[in-house]
Amino acid sequence: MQRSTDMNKFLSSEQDWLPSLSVDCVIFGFHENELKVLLLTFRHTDLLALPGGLVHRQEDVDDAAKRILAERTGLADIYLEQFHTFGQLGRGSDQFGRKIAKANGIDLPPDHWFTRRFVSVGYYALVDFSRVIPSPDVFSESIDWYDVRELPPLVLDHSLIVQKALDTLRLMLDHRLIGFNLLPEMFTMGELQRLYETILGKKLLRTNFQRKMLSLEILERLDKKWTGGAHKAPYLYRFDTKKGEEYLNNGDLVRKE
Amino acid sequence: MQRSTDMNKFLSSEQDWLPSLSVDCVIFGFHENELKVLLLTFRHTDLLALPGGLVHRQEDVDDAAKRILAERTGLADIYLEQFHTFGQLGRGSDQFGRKIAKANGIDLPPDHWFTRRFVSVGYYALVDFSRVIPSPDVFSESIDWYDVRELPPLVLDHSLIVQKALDTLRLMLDHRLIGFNLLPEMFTMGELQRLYETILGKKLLRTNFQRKMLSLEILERLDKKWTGGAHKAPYLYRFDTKKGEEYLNNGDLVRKE
DNA sequence: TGTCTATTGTATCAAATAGGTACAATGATA
DNA sequence: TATCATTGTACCTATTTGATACAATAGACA
Repeated sequence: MQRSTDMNKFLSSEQDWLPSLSVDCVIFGFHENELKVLLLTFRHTDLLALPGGLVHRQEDVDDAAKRILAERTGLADIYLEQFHTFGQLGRGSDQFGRKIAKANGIDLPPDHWFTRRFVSVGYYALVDFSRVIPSPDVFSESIDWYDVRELPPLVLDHSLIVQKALDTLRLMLDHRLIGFNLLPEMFTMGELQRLYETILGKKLLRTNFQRKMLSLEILERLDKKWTGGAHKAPYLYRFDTKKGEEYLNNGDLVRKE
Repeated sequence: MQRSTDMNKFLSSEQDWLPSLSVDCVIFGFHENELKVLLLTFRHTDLLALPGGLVHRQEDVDDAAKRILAERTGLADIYLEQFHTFGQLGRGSDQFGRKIAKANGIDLPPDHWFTRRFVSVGYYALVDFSRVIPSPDVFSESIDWYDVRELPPLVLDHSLIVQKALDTLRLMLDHRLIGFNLLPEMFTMGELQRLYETILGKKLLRTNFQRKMLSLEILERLDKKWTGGAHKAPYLYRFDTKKGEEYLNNGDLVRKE
């Protein structure tokens, strides 16, 4: 069977990878007013995990994350940022690699490299939900979006990883103006507000939110209007990357003196 | 010679350590209105580097950082935080390990483990300058404080690591109320302000700084006064850890809903 | 002892920002 | 054409921040 061949090939590829190190990606998407993350289900189990992978011996860790992201989403040029490295002893204690292999009928020998300890570098990615085409990896039979607010239990310390990614996303939302990466190129102020409310987990006052966003002067108002419901048509906006960067540079960060 | 014995012992200790992974510590101190970092000088070279080390196979990465910190400063219970992991290919390209060994008369065989690629987890530490007793490691002949504003060139990507640590420190200074870790237990408002000004790299208005700090209600004003120059004696303050935590929890971080 | 000086603690302005309410405009629907 | 939900903006108020003023005080010095 092709799957099993791929898996065996991977399990005997120790020499390809940097030992001890892995990468895990928390891929955030926004859909129907829910903040979602992409999760894999390991084949022949009901175990859920973050998309992850290893680092080639001659590859930047950042590039490994990009590669993994591209493989799982079909997208290049995604907003991606490292947020924390998870190096606790307990995190892979129960021979996790062996369990996954076993579920696929493969008995790994004692001390097989894949059963050893891994320290994992966590990245979070912000993607336009509608552009993602999720595809599973060698170990997984499916990959799907899950609402961040009601995540089922995940393998290893992956729940902790998601939580830390979310904490970082909240902290950086305004500080780096990254929310727009979760929306399509054009969006209404209402859509942007619902995104903010979902991420921050609290309601915002519409009028003040609008004033604040416009005062930043980072949005390009498109003359076109929306065609939809029985009410006044909102403007469409586009995030102006150039103005956004200017704002961040002028802002509060003092670099050189 | 004892040194050479220690070094050889280390160089043949591959089995003790998690492969591919190292830890680097940016240890900040505050002295004479300068923000300083601890740097090592490698023996028989003029190469400067951050204190660092490897991770035992059965050791949390955080614990490894604590251990390294304790060895270099003589202090336990230091404010320590991971801030970034450095995984660029170029960062150890020029066989750095071989160069260091060579300077001490040791020729490492080709592909010796110590010459291979390492990905490094960066931590920054905030210490009370006056309590630190710096002590060099096996590879270094001295360890000293250097003003962050005028750092000499460092080995590998260590300059970048310091810069990123400093960026993180600035960003987190108010957000996590961590500045106090750089001061002795008791301090005047003036000392605190000079610390802030040094870290942020800009002047602050004295009266507003004082109002702001007092309004946080995280400082305990000690009835004692200072005895020094020809002017009104300032109060001494102590950071109230308990109130500090309350403030951070109530503040703006929304955890659970 | 009394005056001088540098610094500290606090009060008090004004300006900018954030929270909240009011209301006209408008695009479908009936 | 009237209705309705939603949008864009104006405006008022409360809070925070920026800037100035000034009294209090601990030594230095005459």
